[in-house]
Amino acid sequence: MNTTPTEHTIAAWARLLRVHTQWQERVQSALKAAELPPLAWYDVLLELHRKRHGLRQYEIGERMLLPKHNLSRLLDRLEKEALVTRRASPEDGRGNRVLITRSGRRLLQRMWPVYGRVIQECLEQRLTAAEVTTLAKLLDKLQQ
Amino acid sequence: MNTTPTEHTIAAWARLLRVHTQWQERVQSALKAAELPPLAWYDVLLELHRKRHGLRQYEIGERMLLPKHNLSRLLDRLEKEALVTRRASPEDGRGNRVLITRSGRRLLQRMWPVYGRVIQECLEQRLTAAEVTTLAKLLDKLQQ
DNA sequence: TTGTTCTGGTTGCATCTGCAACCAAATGGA
DNA sequence: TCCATTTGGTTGCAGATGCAACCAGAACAA
Repeated sequence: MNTTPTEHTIAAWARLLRVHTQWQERVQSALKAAELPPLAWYDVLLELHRKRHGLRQYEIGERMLLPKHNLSRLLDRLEKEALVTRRASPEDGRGNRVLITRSGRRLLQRMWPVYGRVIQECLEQRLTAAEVTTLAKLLDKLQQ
Repeated sequence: MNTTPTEHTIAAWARLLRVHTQWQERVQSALKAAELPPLAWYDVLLELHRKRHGLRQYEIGERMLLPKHNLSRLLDRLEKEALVTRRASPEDGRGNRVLITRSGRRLLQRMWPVYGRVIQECLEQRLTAAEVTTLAKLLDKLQQ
């Protein structure tokens, strides 16, 4: 194997990084403009919203690729705003089960339009449907 | 226009975010394992390496999509390690011109193999050359 | 010229992240 | 059983980031 990536590889790499920061910036500033909390809150709430019986902290961490100590404090903030609740886990005495609250769901509903709009502007409106599919397939091969 | 992105769009969006965090994690941990500084240092040094006469701070900021206050302190750290120097800009009394030092270039050379290797593992080895090109083209359409 | 506005850069403060140490419960031998 | 190891989660501290305020020089208008 060659010792260094090809020029094309480097170009693709760099562009992905750049696109990501641009997206990130667009999302966060749109949320802020709407006086909504940061994107990470949305991600947690969405994961929880899908699971009627909540999730263990480590499960959220795995899904979000977030280190546990980081997640622990993120949940502190969410809990302080009464968007989630932590209750002792029945199946494991160490852990706890995290549930979304009613106002957590409400916040989710308020955030989605803002977030979704940015997704449309940054992605959907710039590619054809076929291109989006191709992109998704390629990114899928890069995962994990 | 519809009020919410299609499912495919959302899938592509989510995958890009995920791929990005995975890459980020891989790079940073590889650098750390090799006792090298974080990726941002590499980016700054690389930009400077390309310009014989250095760059203004705001130019670096534009290229890296980094807010100025953030860059200001990043350069503080680099300067403290003698990897760059700031000198008063001749063309603008407010600003300064940032130059890479000799040991800055040396560091760049030590970081590249580690970084490049991750790029190969995460991207080059997972896609064919044609796929890489397709990906780069699609990402290019998403830029700016 | 003079005053206003804009731009490049820095700094103080609050928030967030990463790291390492820690605690307690669970797991897995011997 | 008992002890060592692993796992889920929290916390203290240091480093990094975001935000707003600030300063000085540049640009521009009257």
